[in-house]
Amino acid sequence: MWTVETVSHVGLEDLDWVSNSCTFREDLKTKKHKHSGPSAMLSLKKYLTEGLLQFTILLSLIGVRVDVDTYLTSQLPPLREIILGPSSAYTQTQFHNLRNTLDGYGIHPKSIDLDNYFTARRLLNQVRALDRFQVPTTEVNAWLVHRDPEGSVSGSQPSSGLALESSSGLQDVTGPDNGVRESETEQGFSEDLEDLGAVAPPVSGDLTKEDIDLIDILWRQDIDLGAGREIFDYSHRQKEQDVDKELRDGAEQEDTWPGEGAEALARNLLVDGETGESFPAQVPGGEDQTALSLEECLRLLEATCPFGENAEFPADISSITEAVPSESEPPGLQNNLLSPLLTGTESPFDLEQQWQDLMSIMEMQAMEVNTSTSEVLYNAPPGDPLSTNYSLAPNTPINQNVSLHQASLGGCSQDFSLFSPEVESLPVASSSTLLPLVPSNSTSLNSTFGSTNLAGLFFPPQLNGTANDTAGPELPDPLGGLLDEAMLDEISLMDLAIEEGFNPVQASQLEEEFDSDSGLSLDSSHSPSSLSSSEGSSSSSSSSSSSSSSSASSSASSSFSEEGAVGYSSDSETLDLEEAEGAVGYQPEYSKFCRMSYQDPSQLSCLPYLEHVGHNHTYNMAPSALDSADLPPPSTLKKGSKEKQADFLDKQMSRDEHRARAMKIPFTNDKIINLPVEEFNELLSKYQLSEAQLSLIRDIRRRGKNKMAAQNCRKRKLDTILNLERDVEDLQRDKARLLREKVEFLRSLRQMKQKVQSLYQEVFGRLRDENGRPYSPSQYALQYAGDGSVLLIPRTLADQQARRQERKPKDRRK
DNA sequence: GACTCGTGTCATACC
DNA sequence: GAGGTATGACACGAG
Repeated sequence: MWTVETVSHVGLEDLDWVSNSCTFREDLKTKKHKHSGPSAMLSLKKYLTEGLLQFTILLSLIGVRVDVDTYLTSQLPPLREIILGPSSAYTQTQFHNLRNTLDGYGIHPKSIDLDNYFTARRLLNQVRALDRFQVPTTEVNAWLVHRDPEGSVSGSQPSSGLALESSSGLQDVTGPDNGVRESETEQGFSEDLEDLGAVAPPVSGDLTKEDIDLIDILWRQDIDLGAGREIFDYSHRQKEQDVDKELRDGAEQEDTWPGEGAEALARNLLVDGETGESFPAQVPGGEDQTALSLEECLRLLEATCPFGENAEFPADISSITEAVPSESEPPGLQNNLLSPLLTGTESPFDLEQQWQDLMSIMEMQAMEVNTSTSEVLYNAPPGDPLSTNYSLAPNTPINQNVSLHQASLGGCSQDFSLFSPEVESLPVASSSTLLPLVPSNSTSLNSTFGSTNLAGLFFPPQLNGTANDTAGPELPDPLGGLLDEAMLDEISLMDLAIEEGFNPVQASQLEEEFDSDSGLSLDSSHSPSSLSSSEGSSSSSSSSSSSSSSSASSSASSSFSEEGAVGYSSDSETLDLEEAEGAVGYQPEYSKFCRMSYQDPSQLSCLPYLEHVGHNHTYNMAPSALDSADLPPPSTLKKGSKEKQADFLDKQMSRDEHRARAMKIPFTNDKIINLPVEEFNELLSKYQLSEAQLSLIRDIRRRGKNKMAAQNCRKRKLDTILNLERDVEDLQRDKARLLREKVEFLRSLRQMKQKVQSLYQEVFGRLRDENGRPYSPSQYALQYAGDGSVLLIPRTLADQQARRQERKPKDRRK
């Protein structure tokens, strides 16, 4: 249902097209009656153009919704089909949709408030875009401007109706972009509005004479911009395409936008050879390159729209990739074709960037990484010095020769952020352009940016050729070598943890946990074997019997190196007990705990980690002795506590103690073991000992010392393991930190390359030869000289130099 | 009953 | 060479 509301969407210019197209279609239908009844047809046209349509225009201007089809379907095909052909995908115009929104309605495109309005809209879009990945919407802008060679303006004046009827003199001149105009940024759009003199209907209901006059004047401005009749000729257009291919890059950057716009429109229009009137090309026809490309755009729209609307990835990515126009198409045309796919600030290059962003995100998702990770990864952080250092002063002069189309070039959308006062107004979405610079699909960027030595900074040489197409093999990312999958995994995980999955508190906790010496050692500290160092130290000060078990229990602690070696030490309590008991030799290592447990089992129960410490290494004792070593019943303890206790202690002695007792060694095993050699020798000299006694004493001393040594050895071994674990954790921490730093560096490097790329494109785009024509990126390239100057050299030379530079590192590696 | 762990002991190497 | 230390290997008990 084609309604006036829809008409109002496409604006007053579109209404011109409506009227013209309608006239043309009517001509087609009434052509057979043309000769028989020209007057009748003329009256019908006049009725349509001057009567109904203009009345509809007026109604639309005042916001009245009128269904035009209801007036026309009886005699004419639907206006939608008349205007747009079978494909009606190009009906909506974002700009006008915006104007029809609540906050956008009522703003005249010539109004000063329009900038504010678009600024507000842009900022709002930025805010809304913060939490999602932006994908171009499917809205298509159609800008059509009627132009009359005689200077008469159609629409509001009766003469326009006559002009419409004049088949020879009538020329339909659209806006700059062949009727399917890209959805530009609101900012750029407002500028374009002013530049193009495009007029949108004043929406206020009071359409005064002054308003109509203003419209008239503005249309005259459009007409004054003038376009030749020949540009609408299809054959002429075909001839031009060849020449265009060579001159496009330069011609588009020249200040010849009116011709360009008309030419662009001409590509989208077919000319009736008989009447000379132009009409929109039938998209499904496929004979027109533009129509084909538009179909591709449609496919691309269909492919990208679901993702943008429902956050779903296209089912077949390759289809989208194929849908992206290849470089084989004329860059200008390509831009024109790409542009409808873009919303907001997206230029063709932005689309490519977004596409790469999409691909990278998918890759990151494949690595279980959130998509926003890549956004964070590639988006310049606020206040990033890199993004600010490269910004030029707001008053940086802009070459007026830079054509409007250049502004629609991929890289130029970023250039605006660098060379225009719109730096601060660059939408956040454009930050997505800080994506991998290696384009999987060649776009106008390559055709204009081309292969240069400087370009080689950003693109592999294979891509720099202008003849490259999208079907080329995937080119290596110059940064790819720096980031292998494993690193990306770790980076991603870290970013995920740091930037995504954890809030600052959690991140700090994670960091603390990561920085702590816990981890595996935490378990050991909780293990019974990891008795506190105090326990170990206390045990070391205890008797030899206790030191064994206690030092063993403290072997897991990391304080070994601080405590030093564990040795036997005299335990006064034990010695006293031994002296009281008249025992000879040193106590078994576990006997102290065993006594403690027997004396007060609750003490041991309070120390569950000591449960398995007190081993009874009495396997050398006779089985009968072992049997008798069982716990005595409490009743027996009551009867003869001292005797029973002595028996119990006797049973708990080690075999060396038993041997010492059996051999009647006159001193304790503790002394035997722990006394220095000199004192030990003195001690031995004091007593008359047999060889068997001396041998036993030496064995006791040897075994005792070896036991301590074994304990220390195990302690050291465990401590070594713990230290190794700690070292591993430290190394992992360092590695993670280095990876984070590497990501930061890569991000900075990418940003710098982006800036250099923009600068390159800007500089190259401004260069003009002696004839004032821009240099072709396919033939020339910029190159940095050693002294810092920039030289314009032939591309072939630049490519050769680039190859040489590539070979040098390889040779060095060899 | 197999297994693990802690411990003591031996043999050996080294200082 | 003796003494001390370190360590691997083994055995044993306990869980």
